[in-house]
Amino acid sequence: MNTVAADAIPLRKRTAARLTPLAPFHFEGTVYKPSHFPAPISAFRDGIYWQTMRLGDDLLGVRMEEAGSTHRPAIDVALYSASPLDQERTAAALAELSWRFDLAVDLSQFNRDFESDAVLGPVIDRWRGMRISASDSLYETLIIYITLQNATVRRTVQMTEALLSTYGTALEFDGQALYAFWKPKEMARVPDQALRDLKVGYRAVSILRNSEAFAVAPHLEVSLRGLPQDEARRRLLALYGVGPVTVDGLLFGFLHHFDALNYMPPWEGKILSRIIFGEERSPAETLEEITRRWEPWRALAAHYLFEDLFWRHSRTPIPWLQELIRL
DNA sequence: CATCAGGGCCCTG
DNA sequence: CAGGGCCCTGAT
Repeated sequence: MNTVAADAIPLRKRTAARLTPLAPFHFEGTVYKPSHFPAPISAFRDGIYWQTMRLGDDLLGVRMEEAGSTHRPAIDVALYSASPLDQERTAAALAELSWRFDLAVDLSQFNRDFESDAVLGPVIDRWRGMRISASDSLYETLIIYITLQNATVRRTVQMTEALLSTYGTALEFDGQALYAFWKPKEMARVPDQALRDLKVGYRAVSILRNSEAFAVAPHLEVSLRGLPQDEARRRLLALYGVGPVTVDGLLFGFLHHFDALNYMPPWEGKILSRIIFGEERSPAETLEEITRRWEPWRALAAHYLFEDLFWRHSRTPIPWLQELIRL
């Protein structure tokens, strides 16, 4: 993105590696989510995906490209860094990517159960092997969710760019200029008013309190990965500013709990009800129908429908969706 | 120009 | 557990 500062840190060292996802695997569907709002932390173009990544004290650039097929999947990975990566850090980065993009998950049950489903079947045909990806850390994902709360797309984009350009670190690698997030500890020291000046409003409190929480509990993220869903839900809800909508998003989007859809937000509800009923229905009714059809894969099913719709919209504009995105 | 509802959540009564 | 308040912005 050209909004990234010109004084970006160059990452000149390159380490090549290969990841082999469990088949079937859909590369583009996994790394590129057309429904996501644009943010200068990742990019996808001509089959190549780039993103930044914090790994301990290291700032990395990641480049991924498909090197296999749906049934014999492989990803060529290049890691960019300022100083050479040793074997240990390379392995840690690859393991982290494997987790975030859920490369080892077995979705065969989901595929089998619903490939003949009237609504979901054709979508699975198009996206077989697509993962729900979490390109960012839990802390970073939470920051994004906070900027989504009670805000329209335009405002979320504005808040994210303001935060990244002020507190992020611009990195330059493989011809890309992208921001890496700040560390929780750094953000925890920022005065409340400085954040409010970026027009994040009352979200400043959530950002600061969670930055503190993650600064003092660096292993929170990893510990949550191993917990049963209800336990992880309790721990996440204990974070300030995490309510029913955000917790669903984190449980599904970050921790890969495929049934974590217990509350239907208004905007998603409008879109999913148009897909499922062909008309707008109430969020409660829409969630009830999704539960009836696709439990215990509710969140994953909704994600497949959502991304498929936005992908089709990007090729042939869908007027009612265009109207909802503009909101 | 004023008012209002958003891609929620917290706090109070 | 219902309802008010919170930041900002574009729509009316």
